[in-house]
Amino acid sequence: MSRHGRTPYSVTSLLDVAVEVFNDQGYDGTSMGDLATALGISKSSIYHHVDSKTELLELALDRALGALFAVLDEPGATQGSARDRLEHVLRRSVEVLDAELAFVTLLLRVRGNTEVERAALERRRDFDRRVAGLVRAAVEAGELRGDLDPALVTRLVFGTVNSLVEWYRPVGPDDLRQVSDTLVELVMGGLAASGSEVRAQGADGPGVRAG
Amino acid sequence: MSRHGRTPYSVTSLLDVAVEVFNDQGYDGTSMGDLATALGISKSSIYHHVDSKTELLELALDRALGALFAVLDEPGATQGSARDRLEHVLRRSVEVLDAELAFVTLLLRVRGNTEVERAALERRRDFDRRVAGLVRAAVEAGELRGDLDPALVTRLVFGTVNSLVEWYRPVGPDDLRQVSDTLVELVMGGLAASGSEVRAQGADGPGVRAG
DNA sequence: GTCTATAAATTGATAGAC
DNA sequence: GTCTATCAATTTATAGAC
Repeated sequence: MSRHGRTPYSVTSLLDVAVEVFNDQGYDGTSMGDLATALGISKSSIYHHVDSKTELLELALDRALGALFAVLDEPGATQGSARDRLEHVLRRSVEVLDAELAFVTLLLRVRGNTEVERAALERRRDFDRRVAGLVRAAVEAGELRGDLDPALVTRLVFGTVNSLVEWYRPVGPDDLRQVSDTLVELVMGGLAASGSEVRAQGADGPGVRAG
Repeated sequence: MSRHGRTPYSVTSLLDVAVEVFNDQGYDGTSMGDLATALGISKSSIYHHVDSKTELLELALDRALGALFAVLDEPGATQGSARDRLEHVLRRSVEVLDAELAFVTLLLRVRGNTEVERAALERRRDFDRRVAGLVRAAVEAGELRGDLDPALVTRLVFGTVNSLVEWYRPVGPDDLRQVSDTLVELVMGGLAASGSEVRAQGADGPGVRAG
């Protein structure tokens, strides 16, 4: 404890608080004054730890991106059948989202308004491209159905994963497992009762541009 | 044309431009000056059409919510089997998202920071509850598999739908159809090649709290 | 590592002319 | 319906003491 009666902040512990506030109020909706209040220190004290509000964002986004990319280099993502590798990345992405929920939430809300945000968006696109490659490989290996466009399927599936940040708040030790199991079941097996056919027509067609 | 050389704005046409800018830069990240620049008029001219920046947000959110709730009252959502009603709501939600993309995008990014935003979030929760009721009814009728939690499935499926706003930008007339077909196929039938089993374990367990 | 005080710029909104 | 000019409040960031 310092003589001010509280454990002094490190960049890391300060960032934990800041990211929570950013997620609550939005990055743009959060002033340095808001952060100071949440931290219980003065505005100018924040500048002892970081140079700017932007640097806080950059540190937070780096942490989220680092955790996500690490998944792609795990043995489970580089060895085995394409389908098993895809399922590994799916499941581990949900786990990273659970372990770094606030940081990933912030990452997924970035809009590309500043240079830092654009750099983060570009790294996210890299991640998506690598996952799309896995889906394509699994389709080509006959391990996933071949009548759906791999790029579109990748977007939809990771849209499902990413949407977790909008509501997932783990309370019990089994919550993560229930969510990742249900998500994998849904993505792989679908929702229809076994025996009932799916009536939608084939979905091959022209590509759809992602903005 | 007015004597200033441009068709004068109505509240509606002004709102169209404003919502685009809000989505580009974020609502909080957009100043009235930014809007004035995008509109090609002065800041104070905006105040001739609306009383405040907040009113612009409120009008936009009302439009998105109105379009979504209208789907729930369509014949296809109130008649027929629970599964058909669910599929109707799914497909039509994607169509509303396509038709009102900018407005729905703005709605889905609302964080609940102000009274207007909190009211919009509450109406969104109403929508989710009504859809969850459809899923539950379909499960109870044996029209959807019964081993997945209906509330969790609803969140995941509408997470998939809502994630479309992050990348869906229709260019051709068939884009909407490809996306809604693929989405329904994926949700109902899953990704696994027919004949290959899904290996994830059962997903029943304790509930997960939504924040 | 934290503080008070303050600078310089930007913000949402208003007044009043045309 | 739009403009210029302006206000009061807030914003990010800095200076300098302890």
